[in-house]
Amino acid sequence: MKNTTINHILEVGTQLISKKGFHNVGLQEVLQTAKVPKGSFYYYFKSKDDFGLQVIRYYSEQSIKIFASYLQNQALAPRDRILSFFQDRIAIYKEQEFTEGCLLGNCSLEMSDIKVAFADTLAQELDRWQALFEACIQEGQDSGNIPSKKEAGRISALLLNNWEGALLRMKASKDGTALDLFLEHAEEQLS
Amino acid sequence: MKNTTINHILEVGTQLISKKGFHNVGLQEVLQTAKVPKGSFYYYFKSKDDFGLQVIRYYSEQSIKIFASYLQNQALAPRDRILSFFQDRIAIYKEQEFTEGCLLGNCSLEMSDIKVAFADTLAQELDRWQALFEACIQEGQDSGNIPSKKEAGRISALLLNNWEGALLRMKASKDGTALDLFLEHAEEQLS
DNA sequence: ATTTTGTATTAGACCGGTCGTCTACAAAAG
DNA sequence: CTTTTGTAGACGACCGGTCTAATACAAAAT
Repeated sequence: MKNTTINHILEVGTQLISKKGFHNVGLQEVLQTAKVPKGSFYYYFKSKDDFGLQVIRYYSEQSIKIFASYLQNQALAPRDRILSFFQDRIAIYKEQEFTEGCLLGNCSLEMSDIKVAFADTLAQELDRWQALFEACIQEGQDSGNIPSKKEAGRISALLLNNWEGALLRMKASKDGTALDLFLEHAEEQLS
Repeated sequence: MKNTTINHILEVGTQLISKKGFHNVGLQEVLQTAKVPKGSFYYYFKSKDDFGLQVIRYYSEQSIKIFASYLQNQALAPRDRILSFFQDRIAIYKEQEFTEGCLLGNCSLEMSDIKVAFADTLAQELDRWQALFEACIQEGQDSGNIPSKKEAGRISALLLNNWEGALLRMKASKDGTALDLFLEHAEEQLS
């Protein structure tokens, strides 16, 4: 049962940290929304940092499943897989009134300079994300579906970084213009 | 003397919050590095939030001076003003080993969902930044120095958002590839 | 059926730090 | 001399992450 409890705590932690950030969420809040007694925390995790790192990996893993469901969907052309992914994300952000954004992005700015372990895992997970996009772009270039001659690795890095930038601007301005602009620009980059 | 003390506190606050984030910096740390007693702090600021908002405005103001020194420099063509600005920023980030990034970007992700007052001022200051770039781009388009037919407002938004995204990736990966990629891409956007 | 053993789980205390208030005092201005 | 402006830091109430000692409980042994 230990593992299911851990996963439940991680799920709750993901939600809370997405909304409020790592430093702004206390163990108390995590544990009582997860309905786990306070004393148990250090039975499941060796520290709050350990917990945070596991939340990051957990969130990344969940996200990768979503990415794959789009980017490896053989029913669509590679270019459309990517664009429909972003279109759907944008719709979600509009529904939730431009909150949360990306936990990896949020933690990248909040934690990378403070704890190397965070920078390391964040960089690693972002690289995994980028690789998924890169493979899809490469596939599109090979088949002629994506005409751009720029290296797939660079296009994928630009897409990911620009997307994080758009989410940042979205969170501050609480509107969708940055997202719409990103999408329009992404369409050009994949042409 | 009121103004010099306030500015000193804001300067120290800017430094600390740039490096560690808002929630990860306590009043105690601010006060003892600024060598100002607590009693003075609450004489000048009505709360930590008030302090944070003023730090954001202070940082933005300082940044705008730097922007203007590049973007309104009549000795260079508009396109070169923009590119040299980013080139110089990149050099600085490489020197300081890819830390800190942009206080406005950092606070945008950390604070926007938690306190509306932060989202408001952050959005406002980011808009001011964008307007400076927009004016320079417009000037370049009018003179033919920047051939792109895309609206200056959109180009400037893309540049700013993509720049913040590049800084985010830089902080996590602790290397300059995201910055170099951004610059290369910016050169294309201004062609 | 009862006791023993060993592990899974939790209660609760700990200490340090959080922000903010308040009172006393010094310095400067009028 | 009085009032304003700013300094000084103790204090309170609370919350942070952490840890140890105690419990709950299941399986094994008697």
